Amino acid sequence: MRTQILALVSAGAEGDRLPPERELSAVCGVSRMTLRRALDELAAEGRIVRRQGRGTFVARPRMVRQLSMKSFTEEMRQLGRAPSSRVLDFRRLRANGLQARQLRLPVGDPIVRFTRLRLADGEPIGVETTCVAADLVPGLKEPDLDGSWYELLARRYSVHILRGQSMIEPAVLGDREGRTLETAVGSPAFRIQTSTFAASGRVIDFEVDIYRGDRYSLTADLRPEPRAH
Amino acid sequence: MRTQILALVSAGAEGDRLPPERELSAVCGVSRMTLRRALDELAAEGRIVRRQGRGTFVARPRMVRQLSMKSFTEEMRQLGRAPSSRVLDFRRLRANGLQARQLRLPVGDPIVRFTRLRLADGEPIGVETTCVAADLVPGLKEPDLDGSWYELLARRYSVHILRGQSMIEPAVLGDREGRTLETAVGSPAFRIQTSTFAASGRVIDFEVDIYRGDRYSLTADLRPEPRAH
DNA sequence: TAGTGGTCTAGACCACTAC
DNA sequence: TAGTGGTCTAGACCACTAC
Repeated sequence: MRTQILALVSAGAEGDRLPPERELSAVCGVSRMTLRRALDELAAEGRIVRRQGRGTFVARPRMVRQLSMKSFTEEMRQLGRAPSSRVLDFRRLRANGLQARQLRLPVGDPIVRFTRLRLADGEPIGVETTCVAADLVPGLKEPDLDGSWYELLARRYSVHILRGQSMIEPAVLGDREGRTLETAVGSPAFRIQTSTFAASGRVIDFEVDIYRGDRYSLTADLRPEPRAH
Repeated sequence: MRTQILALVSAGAEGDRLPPERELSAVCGVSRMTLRRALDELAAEGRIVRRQGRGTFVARPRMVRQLSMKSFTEEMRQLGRAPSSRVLDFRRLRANGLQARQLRLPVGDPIVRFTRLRLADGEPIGVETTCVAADLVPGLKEPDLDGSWYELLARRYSVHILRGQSMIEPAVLGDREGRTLETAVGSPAFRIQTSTFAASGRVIDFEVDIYRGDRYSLTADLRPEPRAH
């Protein structure tokens, strides 16, 4: 069945519509539920895109992103895509236990937390949630966040990030995330948690990012660790 | 429903068995298919493990692996786990178009390709497939491959890897991979393609690795790119 | 209103495990 | 043989789209 569907996908051009599920299941001789599991897999691989009420379409090929300190804004520009943001949430809070540990602050210290939807050419690519100590960014307001966060830190606050440490997990998109990213629930995704540091060693911010895996790859350059023996 | 099940998972210790699906679905007041989707999600997150014919169990917490040139063998030792391998496939081939491009060889040149299941404390963690030019590894035989591949290259063949480049994709485990890794189909996974290079710039090998994402995280240290302006 | 994908049900049967 | 998870079916109904 997968082979039959893949033939249709390969034959079609980007954006072409596949036959409706009820028709495909009849053609393949399986129930619709079973057919849908095969389509789930293809959607997870980024080969097809499903739009409720409209149909199932041949997908665009995926992007490749370098695993580096480059900002989303900068990276998308280099890929020739127009980056944009939509702030989904912006609030001033007092650090709870987890946030305090990550930012190396006492519990209860004021922090700013914001969540942004990141888009490339208007297509939702990821959701980034950032926590930062409030005293690092006095006067920060929601409208300031439509561009590069790292550039804003450098230009307005003279805060320069030297390095970061990331933890990367593969994830499967849940309900809410799937809706926000306009992607099928169950699609593969990256979950990247990053801490950034100034030259002084001070923690600057902590981010939790969810990126669509059907549209995205990461690359990394690896060097051997210096050997201790 | 998810909350009810999570309460059971949190209450239980590692290895505890949850109630059978038919019972859980009755308790939650949903059909078994619907309950299974919730369990699929928890399995994908690495919170539970399902064993056909035996039951559903509270899972072990996941490992963290540094994104680096360290070999699987070396890394597992540092994590205090016993690494092992099982060679699933070993053959001498003539490079097809894709392999030739990756290894920068003419099409038809002799290569060696092998696939190994990697285990930590006997638990399947990933499947690694390696391609290498045959003339780099004269006399290589299947039984040579039970330890570190990089160490073998260095010791027996005096081939020293200087750096690597990896492309990382989140994936969802397919049928065959799921069986090999003893994990549910639909679980999150990493798909990592790596090219390695000698100091001379020559390509050494090309690997495609699938790692379980429910047992594994990657970490990376990031430095800003040197700016061109 | 007709057509699409999204979710759910009740039940059947299979594969595997433990006895 | 009884109990477990794994797969599949036929059909219902919902949410959304395009007209």
